[in-house]
Amino acid sequence: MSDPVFPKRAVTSHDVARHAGVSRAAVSRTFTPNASVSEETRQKVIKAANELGYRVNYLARSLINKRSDLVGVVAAGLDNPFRTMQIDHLTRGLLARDLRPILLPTSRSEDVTTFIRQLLQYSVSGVIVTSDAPPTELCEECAGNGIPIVLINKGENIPLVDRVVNDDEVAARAAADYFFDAGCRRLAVMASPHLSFTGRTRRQAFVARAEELGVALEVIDVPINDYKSGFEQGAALAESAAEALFCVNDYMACGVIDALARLGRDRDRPDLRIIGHDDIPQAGWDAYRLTTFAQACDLQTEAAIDFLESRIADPDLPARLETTPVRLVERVSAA
Amino acid sequence: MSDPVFPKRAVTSHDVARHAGVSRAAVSRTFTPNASVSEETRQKVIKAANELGYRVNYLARSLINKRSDLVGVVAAGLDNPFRTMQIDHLTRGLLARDLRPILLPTSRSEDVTTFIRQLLQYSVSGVIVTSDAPPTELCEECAGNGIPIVLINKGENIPLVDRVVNDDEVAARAAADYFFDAGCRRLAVMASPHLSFTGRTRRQAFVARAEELGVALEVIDVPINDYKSGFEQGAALAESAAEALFCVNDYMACGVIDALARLGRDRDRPDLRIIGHDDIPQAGWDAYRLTTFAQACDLQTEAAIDFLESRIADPDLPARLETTPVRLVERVSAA
DNA sequence: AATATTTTTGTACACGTGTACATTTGTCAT
DNA sequence: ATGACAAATGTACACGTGTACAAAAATATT
Repeated sequence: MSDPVFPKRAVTSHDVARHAGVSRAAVSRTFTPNASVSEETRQKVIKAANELGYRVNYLARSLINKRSDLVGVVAAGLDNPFRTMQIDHLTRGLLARDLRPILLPTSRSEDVTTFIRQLLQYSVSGVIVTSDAPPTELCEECAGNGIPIVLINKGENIPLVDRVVNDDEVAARAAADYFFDAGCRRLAVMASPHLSFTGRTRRQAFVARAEELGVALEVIDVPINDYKSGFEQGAALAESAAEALFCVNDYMACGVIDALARLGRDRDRPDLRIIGHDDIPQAGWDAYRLTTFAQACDLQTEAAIDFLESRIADPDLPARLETTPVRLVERVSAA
Repeated sequence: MSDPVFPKRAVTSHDVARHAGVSRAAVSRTFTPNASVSEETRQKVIKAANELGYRVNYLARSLINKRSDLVGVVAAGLDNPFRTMQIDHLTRGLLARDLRPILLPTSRSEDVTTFIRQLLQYSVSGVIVTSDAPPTELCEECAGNGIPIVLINKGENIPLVDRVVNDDEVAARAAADYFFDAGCRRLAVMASPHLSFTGRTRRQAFVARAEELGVALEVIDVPINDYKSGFEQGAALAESAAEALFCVNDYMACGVIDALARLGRDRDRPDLRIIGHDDIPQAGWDAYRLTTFAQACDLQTEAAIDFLESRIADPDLPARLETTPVRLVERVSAA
């Protein structure tokens, strides 16, 4: 009660200006890249700023610049470990470029619309979507407000919207070829016919390649490409004549492997060859040792952010598409 | 080129006011809870707002209110699946209360300081930390700026900083008792002596309880509580005389189980009883079927956000501590 | 030395909003 | 009808910053 509690007012550029004996504009210019300040005053300002503990108020700055350095990251459920890898890469990449990720996990599809609308109110510098693609109309709304959207691993081709997609076709065809070269003539593929764009693409490409190769093919539908589905359908698969299985993601493949092991199959010497996709951490765990295709998360992130930044500079750019390569990681599940 | 491109200026409250034939203040009041507007004008404003596609500019609002509804979520590496669960709960919980999470994954410890400093510049409504606890001095800096900090599963007791911690002691002691009741008299515990506060707490509590019970105890140090460490140390453990092992987290326990399986142990009928902690999704996967303690992520989230909101209302509240209960999930690894 | 040119500085306005204050309108008891 | 009071509205300022413009200072050119 003895010490007078000053109102905890944040220190502003005005305070710094007065303390340094310069105009407020000089302070602003000191903290604005490419602004015209003499080295002398810059030093005076920096000194004063440090003494007072001044830091630029991003909100006020953003209000002027019409853009905060916030970037919305809209992602579907984090239960699939691959999503986690993606988000880890994305957020780190954004932060490395002085952008701050607002994470928006979505369950229902309508969430996406609601969330993106809210992001607009923050004048976000961009939005990266890895869950259900937002409706076209919404993308146009963003474009209208000059806010770049990048879709990762989505199908829709929308005028002002850039996309980064994994090379699913190459992966799926390579999987079929891998099995064929190993002598397999009865293949199987497991995937949900709905949902995930990448899942459908991989499935279709695998089916197409199998037909080209003229081999027998069994298509196993699942409601969702997750562990549970893999585990449930994996058991049924034991009675099948298939010699090799392509799972459209590792998450599901782990379920299949567990189901087969439960039926007495040897994890070390699989009699059903399995290839997955994504190279999630668990694929490398000893219980699975899953042969799989790794996505180039780092390249995807880089491309996505490049798209954002270039479109900030020129919002009317035509829609661009970057396809990132896959890399086969051979372990024992397909040997 | 024919259609005149208007400057893409966002529609402001001023536009709405003019279009509705009211003052700008009326518009502001319409979108501000608990403000005094007649139902008649409110309807007029809402109608005009919809027609023009008006949305409140959060940045400008935050500039006045001195707080955005952004909340920093500082988290360590996402490789441990439990972290993912936490973040999933936290972000969803925040969004449900109309707060937006800025996700800040940290590797090095100095990151934490840098990131939180940057958050201050956004006038965040609060910060939730689940990685390395930020230095005391930094917390005071936040408190000085009136920004609440909540630490989840951290040890430090800092004046104006609230904490939510899992009941690690109860869990660890229960694990020891569980083994004892099953007839085990030679126990082991695996944990990093440094790093994670929760890991150290669980380790210490388990050691203490084992001594109380008067049983033999082997303490296995690892550099990090991760899968790799578990896998490496798990092999050495096969030669030990221990009948039961408490791993301070599931992530590491999965590694141990895989190591033992690699040595020929049966996953279905383990000769070494194992209990983990966290109940990550993989603990339920058929390869592991790990008996473990589930943390109450939902309660932790709820408590953390409650702490934030109450401290926003009164920043000078004394530091509070909420301990959340654990729940034993019995599977086969400890049978 | 005088002039032209560049660089630096300060002033003043703008960004879009919330709200204190004074004013007007409406309500109700007298 | 009048006054007392509550509710609604409008005006004007504040939040903290970037930058156009003009003025001043420094530098280069003749």
